[in-house]
Amino acid sequence: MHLDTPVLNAIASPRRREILRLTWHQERAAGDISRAMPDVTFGAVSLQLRSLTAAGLLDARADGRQRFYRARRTALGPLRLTLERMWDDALWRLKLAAELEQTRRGPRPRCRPARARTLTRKRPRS
Amino acid sequence: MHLDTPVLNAIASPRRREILRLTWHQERAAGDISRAMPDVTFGAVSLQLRSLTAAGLLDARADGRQRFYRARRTALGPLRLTLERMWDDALWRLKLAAELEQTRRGPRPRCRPARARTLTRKRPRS
DNA sequence: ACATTATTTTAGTTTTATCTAAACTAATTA
DNA sequence: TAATTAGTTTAGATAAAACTAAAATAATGT
Repeated sequence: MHLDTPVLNAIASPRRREILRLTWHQERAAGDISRAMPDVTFGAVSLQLRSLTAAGLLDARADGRQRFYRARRTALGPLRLTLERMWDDALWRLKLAAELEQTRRGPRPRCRPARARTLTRKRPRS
Repeated sequence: MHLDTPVLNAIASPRRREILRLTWHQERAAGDISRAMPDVTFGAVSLQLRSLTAAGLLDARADGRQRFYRARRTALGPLRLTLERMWDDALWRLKLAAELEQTRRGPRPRCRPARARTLTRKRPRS
């Protein structure tokens, strides 16, 4: 079993663990995952999806304009059961929720996320 | 079994994993550990010893002017066997050595470590 | 008392991670 | 073809981590 530094790093982050939890039993579209984490932007979620995929912990599948992600459960080796047990534990869910708020990095949002901006294209696509 | 974020974070770092390996089967003095990691200063090692102790992954014992550290093997739960297997694997040892050089953070040393400076005390200890 | 040895702590620097905002890409719909 | 929808990517900001150099602490020699 592997468990190299990228994998260990991926699961050390509560944010990425939450994504793994969401995609554990069923695949989910990126937007679906993003909607489940309203405290960060879609862009931030997309980056985490990328790093999890790069670490081999997520499988990605495109369908139309959606991209579906699903946890690669076998890639977690001996941690698989540990994580599953943590997610079944109500106390742990509370702990994770608290961590997700406390361990934020990067700039805090100045205003509301402000999505759904109508955007008239500025430049032609070269 | 616990495996909370501080613990996962601790073992995600190759540097800290190396300290755990060194103190896995026998306790070792801080200086002994530092000498086994010549690419960083004693101060850097001391800080990592502190964070590992804070995460509950090391036990510390003072004897004279030395401080002995020893891995708390049980604190690693299901990762215990995984780490042990990794350390017994010659290929993994090479991989770790490579990572320790590549994944350096912080400022690179400008000159040789320059230890053993004779230092006449500047200020009285108030 | 002073020097030495072992280690920790502090202050400051550099690197990396995580984020936002906005631009971009691509598929779909009107 | 233009607008909408879903998602990624980029540039820039800020926080945290990992380090160094030097000072501080504390036990032990001399």
